Amino acid sequence: MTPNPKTARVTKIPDVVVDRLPLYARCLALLHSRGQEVVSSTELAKLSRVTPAQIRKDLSYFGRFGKQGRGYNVAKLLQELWRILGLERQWRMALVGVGRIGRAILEYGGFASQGFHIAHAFDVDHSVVGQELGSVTIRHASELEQRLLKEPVDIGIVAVPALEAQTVVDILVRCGVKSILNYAPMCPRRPSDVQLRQIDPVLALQGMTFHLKNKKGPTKKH
Amino acid sequence: MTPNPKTARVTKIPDVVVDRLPLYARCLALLHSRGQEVVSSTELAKLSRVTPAQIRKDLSYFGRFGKQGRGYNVAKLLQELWRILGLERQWRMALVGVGRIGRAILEYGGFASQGFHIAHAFDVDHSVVGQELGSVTIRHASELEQRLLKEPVDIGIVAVPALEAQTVVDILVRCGVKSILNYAPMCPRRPSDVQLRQIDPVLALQGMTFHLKNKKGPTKKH
DNA sequence: ATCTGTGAATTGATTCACAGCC
DNA sequence: GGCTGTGAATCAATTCACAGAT
Repeated sequence: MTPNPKTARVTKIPDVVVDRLPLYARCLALLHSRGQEVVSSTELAKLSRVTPAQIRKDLSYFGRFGKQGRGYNVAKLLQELWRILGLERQWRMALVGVGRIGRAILEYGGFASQGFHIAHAFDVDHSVVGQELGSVTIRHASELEQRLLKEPVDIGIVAVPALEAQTVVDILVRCGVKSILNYAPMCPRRPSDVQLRQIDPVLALQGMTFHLKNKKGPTKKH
Repeated sequence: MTPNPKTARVTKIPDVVVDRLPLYARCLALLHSRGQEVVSSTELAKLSRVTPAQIRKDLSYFGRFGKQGRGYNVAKLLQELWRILGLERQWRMALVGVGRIGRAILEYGGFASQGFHIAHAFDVDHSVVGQELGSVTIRHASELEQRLLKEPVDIGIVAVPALEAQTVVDILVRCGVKSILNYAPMCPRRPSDVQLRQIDPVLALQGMTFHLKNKKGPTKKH
């Protein structure tokens, strides 16, 4: 747990920095698709809504990618970020829960196109088991553990009701999954070496109403 | 912009504090449904995965809700949080984009049950316009502005492709919408008084692969 | 004995500001 | 003249630690 100087090259990169890199990568991809070759931190700041100084400092954790007086080469920086984030390879995922959300995920092309491949899908509902959706055949949830041990994945997607989510997370963890994307409206227990990201639109809405509630709301008389 | 002592009762509550309140509320609701009457910051901490000191400090921005030596009355604190967050009333929302994600949102009961009512839904695709889904009839996107001016909403949900999202946000802003939940994978420009929350699973995944990439991944041979 | 509420201390993140390079 | 990379300075968030209440 103590930082090993042999391994820890740059002391330890704050999570909040890592979490901004994908955003930069997305902005760079946009610029790249437009054929732009060079970008300054100021310009990237306008696109990403992060300050120029923040961008430069974030990048400086990983190396020196820019040219003074000029800026960053778009293609080069994009590739570096992909390398840093581990986006050059494909990642295998298992989806658990094929209800409304799970189905939207399976049919959504946006994961696969970014290198996130859904390798398995599971549900408890026998009426959907056997169906082929997106790239996979839905299997019964009872096969989850066995199947993942034989054909492991890197990432688990949890899209089951809140009450079942903890059970699912426990199984995923037992199968060696180290990253979980959770759509269930609850915060599951897990070992500290397991990454977890929450997709929780209701919490997001509830955070916004606080700011809304004292305004002379747009809800005029109808 | 300078804090007006008449208005600003407590100087200004950090966003990061406000954003934790919904989580506390959810945990309290769970305890309440189990019939628990009193909870300590330590116990709430275990449920919410926030430290006890943090919880106490967060709550102290808004008042003194606990009893020393005893803890917090679950029902009372829950009600206070609802009041603070503005969750005692219903909120009206408009959904723009009824593709895969939009459809999942419309059919999802989780918004309505928390007081977030979808009052309108819009899409450009004539083949879905006129369909009745969830609680509403889908209308053509060209009617968006006119309709929102007549029957305003508090919150806009953007579930259109990235390229159209900015246009939609601009319209919503013109119609007086002050809070936007954005599912499009891009960060739209908007005035600073407009709240925006991003639902972006791909960014979440990309943030996790950074931590994954150096592990001897669970993806064993073949 | 237990647990809140809160200033003070600490830790962490962001911004500043400028030397150095193109 | 313009822009990066970065230590130093500032600002913000979290944790500590304890007085005071039950």
